[in-house]
Amino acid sequence: MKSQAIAEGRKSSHDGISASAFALDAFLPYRLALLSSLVSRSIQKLYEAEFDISIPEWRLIAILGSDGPMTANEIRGRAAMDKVQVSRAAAKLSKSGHILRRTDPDDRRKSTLSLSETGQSIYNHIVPMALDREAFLTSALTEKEKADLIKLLEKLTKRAEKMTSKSFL
Amino acid sequence: MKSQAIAEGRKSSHDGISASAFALDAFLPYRLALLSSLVSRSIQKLYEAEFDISIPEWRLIAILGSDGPMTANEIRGRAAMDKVQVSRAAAKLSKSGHILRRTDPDDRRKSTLSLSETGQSIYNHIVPMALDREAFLTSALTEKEKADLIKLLEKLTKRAEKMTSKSFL
DNA sequence: CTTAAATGGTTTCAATTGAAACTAACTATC
DNA sequence: GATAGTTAGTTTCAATTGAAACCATTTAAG
Repeated sequence: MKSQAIAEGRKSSHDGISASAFALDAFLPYRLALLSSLVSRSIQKLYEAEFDISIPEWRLIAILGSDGPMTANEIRGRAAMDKVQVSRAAAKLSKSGHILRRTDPDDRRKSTLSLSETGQSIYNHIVPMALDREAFLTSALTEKEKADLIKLLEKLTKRAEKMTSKSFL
Repeated sequence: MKSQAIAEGRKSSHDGISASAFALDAFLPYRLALLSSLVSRSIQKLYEAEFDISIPEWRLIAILGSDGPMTANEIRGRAAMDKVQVSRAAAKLSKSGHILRRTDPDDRRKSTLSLSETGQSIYNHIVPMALDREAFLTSALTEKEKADLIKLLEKLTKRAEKMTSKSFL
């Protein structure tokens, strides 16, 4: 069956690769997904157990805590979340009293979100924990490796953004 | 408010860090989640458009195609999926006719899954596409950087596994 | 044998997510 | 100042996911 590739009508630049040689566990998207899901799950459980908040809620708290009050739309840009995610996270945080909304009198569609007392307290406690987790995660890396990692992730993210936008089919 | 840290009763090894200096977009778990979600979304849309399969289904096809027929439980180990995910993906692929199930006569709880004709055809077509995407993603990296990346991901994944298992709270 | 425990896999239920539709408020144009 | 088009944010609906309970079968223990 030496002409299976022809019979199957391939047209990729990887036509020549024997499909049987493919290894899922060496496939970068799979590795990234696996690593990311392990990390996220661990962090998510921590936040949930300690503060009863989800990851999207954590992102809002992190942004509002470090950059100060801003609107949902501004958060959307900074946290790479879509407006639905932001809206839902804000609704929960508002209900649980961790953020406050102040409608902008100049444009009543907008409202400025800010941390409440309890929100600020969560921020103060959660940031050191988050940093501890990150430190644990990277504790097997040298300083140079950490620097390399940041650079690599930056490059990959740029490519990934290109891949996502504009039909790439 | 110079003793806020004391007032807030911190106890982490990152106590000294000013919480306001925290930057979400420099936080590794966030970066990983962002990159992974961009990559996954892009690939997911490709698979969906071309073959009408989801990412979990793709994983089964990839494993069965490269490693040959095996049971759900064996797939679970190789693809880092839990048994529910495998069961659901197998159910869909079975319904769409891309895999076949053969109950093990020696242990009727198990069944061996294998690619059908159409499943094999999808495998043959999808692997080159997947590799193309991966190549695009890493095309901004030198060979050395690619090698570094693999090594880094491996180290991080090992740490992440430790972080997930065994209460780390 | 008979019961208890373990294993392979499926189902169920609630919570989360994604995409599209929607509402309200504002801006620009005529 | 009416109308059309934008923008900010919310809601809705279906699909996906996670966790626990469940079923069927096999293995182990008495």
